[in-house]
Amino acid sequence: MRQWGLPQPPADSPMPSSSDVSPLTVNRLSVYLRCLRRLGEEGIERVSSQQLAQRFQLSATQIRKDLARFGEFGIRGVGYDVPSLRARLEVLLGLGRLHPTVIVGAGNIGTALARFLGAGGARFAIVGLFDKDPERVGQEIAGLRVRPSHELAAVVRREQVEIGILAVPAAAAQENCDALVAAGARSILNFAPVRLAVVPEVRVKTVDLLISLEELGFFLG
Amino acid sequence: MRQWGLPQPPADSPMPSSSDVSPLTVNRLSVYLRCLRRLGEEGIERVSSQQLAQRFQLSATQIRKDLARFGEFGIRGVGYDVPSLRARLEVLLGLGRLHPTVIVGAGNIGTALARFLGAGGARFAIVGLFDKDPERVGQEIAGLRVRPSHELAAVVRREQVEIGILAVPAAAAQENCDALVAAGARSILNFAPVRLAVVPEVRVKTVDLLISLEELGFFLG
DNA sequence: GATTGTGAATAGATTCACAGCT
DNA sequence: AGCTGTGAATCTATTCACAATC
Repeated sequence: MRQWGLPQPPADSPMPSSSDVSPLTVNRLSVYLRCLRRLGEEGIERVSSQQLAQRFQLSATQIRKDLARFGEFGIRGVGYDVPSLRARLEVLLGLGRLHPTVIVGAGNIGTALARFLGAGGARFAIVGLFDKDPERVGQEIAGLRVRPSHELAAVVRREQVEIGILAVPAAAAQENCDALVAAGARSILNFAPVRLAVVPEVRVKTVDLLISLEELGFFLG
Repeated sequence: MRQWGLPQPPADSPMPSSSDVSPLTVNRLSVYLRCLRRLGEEGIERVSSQQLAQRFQLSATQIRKDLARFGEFGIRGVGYDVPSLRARLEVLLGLGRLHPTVIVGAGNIGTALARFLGAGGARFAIVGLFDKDPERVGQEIAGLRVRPSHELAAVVRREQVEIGILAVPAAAAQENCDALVAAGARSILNFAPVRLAVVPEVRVKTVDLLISLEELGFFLG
């Protein structure tokens, strides 16, 4: 009988390098991880793609395809082991280690994020919270002292920051993005309503609230 | 010479009903609108798909395809008229009229949204901000008095609310979603990290910060 | 008997290449 | 000459259907 937990690469095809996996797939992996955590909390140890799909409104085939892309995670005729699959997804998603992260902009959104990420068991370590406004500098938010923006580059370099979260007004987004990238950040999570220009090695993910609302607006007619 | 601004349906194909347009396309329309507003502010009156694409890192062909889906918006050999195209996109995206909207949850994210939407020229009228916590009820945020959650259904019904924004903890999301839908909301913008179950007529858009971060984490390896 | 993993089939989205206006 | 609008071609993603496995 085969054991759980031993990474088992797929028969012949090579492990896909992260750059040839689509963001759509990655998002789904993230969703699956959520679902597995939930099942884990409920003490459920085994689950089939069918059950996962029904419970969380997903597609069973797609779950299997997505997972099979990265190895043989399940056992035929049986299903998936919840704890071990969860652990493997966490590693896959880079959650095995802490990612040093900074938040630029201590306004409403920046504050919300600092509290949200500071609290939970998130694997993203906030090592700096910055703002340009002297009023805000020095304030304490979620256990972090707000630092002046001119210290940004130094902190990013010193702490080997990987992810920069931009929660600044649209007009300031590109310049702060440039500063982050110049100092070594490799990923940007952008809440400003602008399309950022970056070199191709840097990955940008923009979360635009107005665009989300406008999408809903369209379908309301 | 043809005039700008007169809606001109495509030659033979019928105007697509909103339900057979993909959310991907709608998001891009929203992006185009952003870009046009920006150009408008700069006093630019005419633009070609090529120019738009270069300036905002989009695909010229895709811009044309997307726009052509809804009518003949440009003039061959010339390009697009910025103000009129902007106006037409606004109508298309349902921004011609105000959408009554409520925010459920007056924590960090709810507050950030209330301020953000209360301020700008957004076409989404926040007609209510709700929270369960008696501490928060009665507080004033962005000119709105926080109301107790038990008033939610009545307000949604009375104000004909179309969009409900869920900024509550994961555990409370589904029940509040159900309340919104039962009272008549047709679209939900969900910030809670759960997959909501709804009847098919209701459109849900989930914005999940952790999933966005995990996507970046994956590509960091 | 049940369920995974996967090649083949389908559906969907993007890009190409050019006809058709201005 | 320049640019839009669009059918055809390509690329990508999802679903089907079933062989392999437990």
